[in-house]
Amino acid sequence: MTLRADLKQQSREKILEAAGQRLRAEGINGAGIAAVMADAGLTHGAFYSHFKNKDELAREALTHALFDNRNRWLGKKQRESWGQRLKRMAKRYLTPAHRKSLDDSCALATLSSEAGRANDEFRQRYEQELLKSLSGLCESDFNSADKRQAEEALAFMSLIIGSITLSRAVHSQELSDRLLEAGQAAAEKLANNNKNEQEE
Amino acid sequence: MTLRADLKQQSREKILEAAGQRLRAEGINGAGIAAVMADAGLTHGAFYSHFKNKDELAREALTHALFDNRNRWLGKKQRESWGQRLKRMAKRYLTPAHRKSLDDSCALATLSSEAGRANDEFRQRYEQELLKSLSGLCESDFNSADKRQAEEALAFMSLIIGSITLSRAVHSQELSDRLLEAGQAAAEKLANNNKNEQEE
DNA sequence: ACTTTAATATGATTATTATCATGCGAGTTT
DNA sequence: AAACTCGCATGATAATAATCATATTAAAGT
Repeated sequence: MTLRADLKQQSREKILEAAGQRLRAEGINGAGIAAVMADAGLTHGAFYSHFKNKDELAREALTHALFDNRNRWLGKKQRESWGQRLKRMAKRYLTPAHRKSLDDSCALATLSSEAGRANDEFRQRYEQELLKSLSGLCESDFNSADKRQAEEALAFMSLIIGSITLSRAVHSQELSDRLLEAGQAAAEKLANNNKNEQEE
Repeated sequence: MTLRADLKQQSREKILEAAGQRLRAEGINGAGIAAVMADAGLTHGAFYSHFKNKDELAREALTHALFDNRNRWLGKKQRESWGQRLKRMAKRYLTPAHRKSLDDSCALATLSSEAGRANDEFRQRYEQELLKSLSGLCESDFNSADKRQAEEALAFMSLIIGSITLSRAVHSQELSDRLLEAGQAAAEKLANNNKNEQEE
């Protein structure tokens, strides 16, 4: 039971990859089964030997879409102040390139408002993924981070997700660019200078 | 041509009201014509004597949904520092009540991520509405606001829209509450204390 | 009063989509 | 090698939804 299982695993990967792209580019509704399967080089009938239904696919695709990408935004942890860290992350996240490449972007942002209307299972998964990102952001784990830093991390995520989302929602490029820049400028301000960070 | 036109106007209002609610509660796709018309007490056939198509309805419903509500969040302009103003607005916007009442909430937030995938016309309208809100937020008009305040206003909108959106997207109430509180706490920090606001 | 107009209702059409049923054929097992 | 499994393809089904065609009826114009 090797070749067979391996091929199936490969198919599953392809489906998840395709679903992850559709999910981000067209939303939960846009990630239709037939379209996803076609992208994956398969036909719709094969779907149900991989996933129970569309909802399950959406959840798995969400996780899959965030798996690689998280590190792309977070990068390696460096020795830097908390404020510098927030600034650096925002600079990396709030770029025209990220704004543009919808199907390869941060799924937490592209699905943010839809997630609020999704069912419990999906929101549970969304939360789980958000917590992973928060842990990557904080100096320690999110749960064990000090209270103040955890709070600032939450506001930071809201800020950058809000910024990139709005930058996509508007029509004029000028306003869109300003939203990205404003988000970057604001990010640093969120850090409380209470600890060891008076390095102006 | 009075009674007739008046009745039609009333119907249009009812349709827009219903569409505005569906739009916010279920998204652009969720605001189906049959459902909206039923909510409005009409049948689907009557739709096309009011609107060209579903897209036009979505745009008009967006504007309609924001017309009353904007003042609900902005309130009267008071004599207060810019920082205080941001704090007060955030406190008003980031509440459990607002989070919960989806169909009566701020449409800029509920549609934020979907708008990024919408067509040009819709994004244009979204931008127009966002600008109106920004003008209500700034001390003067958004366009004539000083550069720094305008930038802070943009970040502020990103922050509060991101906060309420994420608070809806997660599953646990505890995390959701923390997101609202973190957004409130962060709002004040965005204001630059350069002018006349050292009132701590 | 009679005709015309137009808002609404009913019904039809077409497209899309999720899911299921069935069959095939390449691996896998015995 | 024969029997069997199961991933995949094809086709069917049923539900939903946007849009259009036609009918009805009450208001508006003459």
